[in-house]
Amino acid sequence: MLSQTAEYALRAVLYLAEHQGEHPIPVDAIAEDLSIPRNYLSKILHTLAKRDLLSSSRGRGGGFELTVPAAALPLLAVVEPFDELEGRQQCLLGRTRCSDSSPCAAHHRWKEMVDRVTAFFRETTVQDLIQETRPNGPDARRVSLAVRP
Amino acid sequence: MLSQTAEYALRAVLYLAEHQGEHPIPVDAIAEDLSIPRNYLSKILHTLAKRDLLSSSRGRGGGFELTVPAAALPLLAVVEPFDELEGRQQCLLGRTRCSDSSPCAAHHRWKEMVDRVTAFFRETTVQDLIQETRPNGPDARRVSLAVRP
DNA sequence: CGTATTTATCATATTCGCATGAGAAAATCA
DNA sequence: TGATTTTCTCATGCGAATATGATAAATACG
Repeated sequence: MLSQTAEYALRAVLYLAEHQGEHPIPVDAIAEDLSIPRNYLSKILHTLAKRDLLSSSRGRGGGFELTVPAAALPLLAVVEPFDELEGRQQCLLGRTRCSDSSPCAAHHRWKEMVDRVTAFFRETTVQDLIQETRPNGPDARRVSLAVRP
Repeated sequence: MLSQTAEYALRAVLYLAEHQGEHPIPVDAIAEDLSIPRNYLSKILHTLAKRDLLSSSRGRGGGFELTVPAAALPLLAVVEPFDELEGRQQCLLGRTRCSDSSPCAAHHRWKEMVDRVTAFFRETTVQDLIQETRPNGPDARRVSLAVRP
């Protein structure tokens, strides 16, 4: 669904959101923790910085930071620089006609789903995702108990 | 959404369905009409023939034919040999956990859409698509009239 | 039989996403 | 200033999807 690149971007942004407030985080740390190729990630984050989603700073104590609260950051903004999601081919068959004037039933059903997917990326925020990611929840202990006979 | 290859396959099968009954159709005709690279398409159709969706015959008067009525041919069957649709990554972030045991809200919403997409391919038939494709509809004339001043 | 038609198959080219490596540029700190 | 840390940038490599070209194998037809 997402390209490798966009997935890296999303995971890295999630990581930044989880560590928000703790001063900038260098690429090395993110790359190591998430097992993403370092230089490749560097370029990805640079791209996001150019879009002003992140701020970057060099030298000691430097790294990347979110410029926006996670709750105000839709997934679409993170993914869009890499995977064109909105302008995507509407027709399954790649034909240009069959879009508006002669819309087939299948086309309608298809378009409905495409719209649904882009709506998901537009309306889900980074915050929505990190809340679930670390639910070190009330049952962390219960699990280990359950495992023992 | 679909790979180029799968899209070619789908368009070619649609073409065959539209011309069903008119004896086998050679690759050349399909390739030319649909602007698909000839030899590439040849391989694609061969793959579909191996799956028994099409029958192929060589020599004069040969070509490819559907072996199944279009109404009994789900899009999934056409697309599956090229794009693995059903076994696809479930989690947006590519992590293996976060799937069943600790399912996040986003994951649920996401999975719902993935399921919807595969259902579309499973339940929509080739027939469903060709009915709309050539609606030489009641307003074919009305258009040309509207154009003139 | 020989020729034309058509699929089947192989070898190779092109393109692009993904990845690596090395160094330049900027910032910090002693 | 010089050393270190970090981003920035360029050059290159690699593999898979996409595409091309040439030839073999099968079939039909005169």
